[in-house]
Amino acid sequence: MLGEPIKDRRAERHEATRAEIIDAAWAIAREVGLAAIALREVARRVGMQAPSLYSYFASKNAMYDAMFAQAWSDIRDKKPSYDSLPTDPRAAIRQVAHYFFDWAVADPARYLLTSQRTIPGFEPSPEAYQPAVDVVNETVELFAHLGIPADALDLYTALVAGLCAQQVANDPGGDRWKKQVDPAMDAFCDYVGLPASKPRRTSSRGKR
Amino acid sequence: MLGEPIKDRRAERHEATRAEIIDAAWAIAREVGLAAIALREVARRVGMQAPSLYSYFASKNAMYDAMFAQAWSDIRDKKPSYDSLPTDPRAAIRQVAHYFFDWAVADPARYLLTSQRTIPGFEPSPEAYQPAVDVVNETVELFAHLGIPADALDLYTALVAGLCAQQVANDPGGDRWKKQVDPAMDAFCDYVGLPASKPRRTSSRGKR
DNA sequence: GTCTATACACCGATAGAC
DNA sequence: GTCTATCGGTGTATAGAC
Repeated sequence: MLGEPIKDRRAERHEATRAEIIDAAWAIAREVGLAAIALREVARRVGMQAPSLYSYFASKNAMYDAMFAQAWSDIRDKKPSYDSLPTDPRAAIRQVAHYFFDWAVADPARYLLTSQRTIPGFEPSPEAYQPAVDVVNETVELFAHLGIPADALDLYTALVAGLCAQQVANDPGGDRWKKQVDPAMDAFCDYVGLPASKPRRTSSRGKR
Repeated sequence: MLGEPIKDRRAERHEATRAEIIDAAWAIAREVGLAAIALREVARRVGMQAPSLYSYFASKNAMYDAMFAQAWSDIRDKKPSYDSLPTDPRAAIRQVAHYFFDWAVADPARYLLTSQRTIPGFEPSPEAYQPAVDVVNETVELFAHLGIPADALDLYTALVAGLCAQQVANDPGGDRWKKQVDPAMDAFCDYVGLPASKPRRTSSRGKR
């Protein structure tokens, strides 16, 4: 008996092609908009005919689903860990907020897919949604570390989401709402009762 | 000389038909999603053939443009005026925020069109954008009345936008972020230095 | 001016040959 | 797994009836 091969080369190849397709789809989304992705163009860029894509994705929405999962996995795996953050809670929350903000604003199409329900008929599957849940759960853990009440989570996500939404929609390419990230986080920290940073002149900035 | 008729019945009729078309388009958007509006279906509902719509709108995006303008005009004309608001600034800002929030959440398709850049290739024209500018300007005036610094506007809009975005995207039909409207406004008022409401126990909640 | 009829190029998706 | 052929749909242009 030979047993099963350790590596399934066929499956590996399949997965690699899926990734290649997704990359092409993202590139198109950045150029013409998330909702304007044409499967024929995706296929063309990876050297296929359009129907061949259906060997890799059951539908266009299934492709969006994979893109959704990939984007959230990306931010989950790349975002700063608690260990790498400043010890001052206010500085830490600022840094995390800036990380999310910059990530979202850097790719408006990705922001629309991950954070808005903009594609008619597309709803992320539970599996695709899991990385997003992970991100939320890890944010809850971070709050615990920083001494922020867990029930302040929804207010925090609304704050970050709103800054990103306004920047992308009303000042694309600018920094009008990026400048509001620090004030927003300061207001948030005040509200949840975080002690003020040590008065080091650089920690709390500006107003009060 | 007879002069010109006081009313141009033809133009009136034209305008009425345009409004009828827009209403049909909104109805479809609510049923199937903003980006899934099909001109043939719009035409069917108003008793036309699809190409006839081009007598009223130069393109589908021109229809979106008119819808954009109509939605912002609607909120501009319906939102509570300063005179009708509670005299307590904190209660007033809460009420205004709730008004916007409820308006946005009541119609997610409308929210997407007015507050997100979600339709590829659609950018509101300056004329269509004007009512949105009006709303912002009137909010600035309100801030002046309430004693809120004008440069807090961007933080305020981000706050409201974020609450709406999270509610629509992550808890449609629920009230998870509606419950955060009051906390968010309290945090905002604290941050901009608004004096606390009179400790009347009822002053910040209820109709003052 | 308003509308119909027709046509075109494109879309997502499917069937079936190889 | 990939192809060709094709289906019913889309936005939109245009010619012409009334």
